[in-house]
Amino acid sequence: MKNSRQNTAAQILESLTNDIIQGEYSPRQKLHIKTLKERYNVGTSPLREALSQLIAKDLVISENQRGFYVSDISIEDLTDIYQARAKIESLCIEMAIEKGDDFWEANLIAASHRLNKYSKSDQIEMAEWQSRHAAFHEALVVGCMSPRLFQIRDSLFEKSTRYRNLWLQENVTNTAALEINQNEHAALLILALERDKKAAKKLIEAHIMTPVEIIKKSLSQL
Amino acid sequence: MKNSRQNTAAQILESLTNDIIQGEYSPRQKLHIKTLKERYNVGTSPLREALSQLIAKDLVISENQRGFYVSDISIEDLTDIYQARAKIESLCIEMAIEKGDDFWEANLIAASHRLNKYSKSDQIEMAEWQSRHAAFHEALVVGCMSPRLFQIRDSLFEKSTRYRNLWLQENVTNTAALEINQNEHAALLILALERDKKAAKKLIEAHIMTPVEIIKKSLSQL
DNA sequence: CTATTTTAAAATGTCGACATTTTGACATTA
DNA sequence: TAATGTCAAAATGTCGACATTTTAAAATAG
Repeated sequence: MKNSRQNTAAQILESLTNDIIQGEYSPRQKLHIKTLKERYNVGTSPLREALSQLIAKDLVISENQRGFYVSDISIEDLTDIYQARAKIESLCIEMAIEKGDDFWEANLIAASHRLNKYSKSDQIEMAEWQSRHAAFHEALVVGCMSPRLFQIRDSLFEKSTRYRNLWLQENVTNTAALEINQNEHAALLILALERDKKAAKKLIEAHIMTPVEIIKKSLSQL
Repeated sequence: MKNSRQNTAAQILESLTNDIIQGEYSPRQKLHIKTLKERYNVGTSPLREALSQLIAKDLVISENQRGFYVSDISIEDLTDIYQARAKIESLCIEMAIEKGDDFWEANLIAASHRLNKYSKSDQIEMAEWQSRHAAFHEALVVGCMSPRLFQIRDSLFEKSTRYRNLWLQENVTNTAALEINQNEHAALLILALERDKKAAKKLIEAHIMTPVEIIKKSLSQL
């Protein structure tokens, strides 16, 4: 049992990606080849291949002959990423409202229901809630039918998650905020079904930008 | 003189990227490690690192233990890429019109003038024209001030260039088409200066989508 | 003659070694 | 004391060798 259908490079890529996004490594931290080799129990080649892909994903930077570093963070970058995310999501929803059919509507209603029910349940596990939350937003945009836009959306989401995780450590479930959040989701559903592009766009952009100010404050204290 | 300030992997990445975009390798073509090593005169590691980055850029795909292949093309992908490009460019211009200042306007006018003059000159070199053309469109979007959106824009442009090059081989300078093109550029400039977001968005989307139908035909003949 | 199995050749992915470059401590000099 | 120069230790980037897997051709069986 040497390879579980995935090569070493791909495994390391997954681990490293997670570890960076989860904040296991700090921004600007040096990634020593030797240390990583020991930590993940791999040789040079697959490790460097994984790092190469992380460079392309902007999670790692490298200076020639001076090694690899975790990408730096900044308030400007945080703002830019969330702003771009908001605009892309808005764009996807606009196109989805134009193109979405009955099945899109049905799936959207179903996803909304699953999120709704869970949000009102007694004991909320964060992982499950996030899963249903993500599923709702995906059901919303999936109607736009553009693989490339989804890819862009995912990659921006990944980047924003890194910032969010730096903040989440001190952010426990805030029921008041969750309530507002939930109302916005309900409103989004209605606007989508009413095919009100303009209002839906405005709302989703605000919805995504909500955490920015809070993360900003949290970040400027580092 | 071993390294001209760039490591081997980065050099190969550049060469390979160009060769794929320029159509040196065909879609779906297998990239044999051994052949590439000989062709670019490099060892295994830097080559695989370059290939890893190309995977992240969607120009290459790999199947575990079965090697690397140039990404496939398809009419659906062509349409999706251009559609996404049109929407992103439109988004950037919208934001630029909202945020652009006097300097943005001035640079835009200058870039327009450079393109205009060259388009009317007697002898047109394609490389120079493309450079000025790209500069004009960049001057237009640069006002949106979002590094991430630029990055997305560039990456989509790179992908679309690959499709365009597959078509360009049989496409010589068509003066009639160039004239229409030039009129659209003039109109774009005016709409931008008048801050007419709606009209500018509509026009740029059509402008970008123009070549799609032609490339489609050319592609379906393969 | 077709389908399956065997087997050899080719290709991939991983490793450890090595040459080159960078780093940082120590010594030298003004 | 600050600035510069020297040198050893550490780290990076590259290479070629090797083990494993895939491929495809030949051999065997039905």
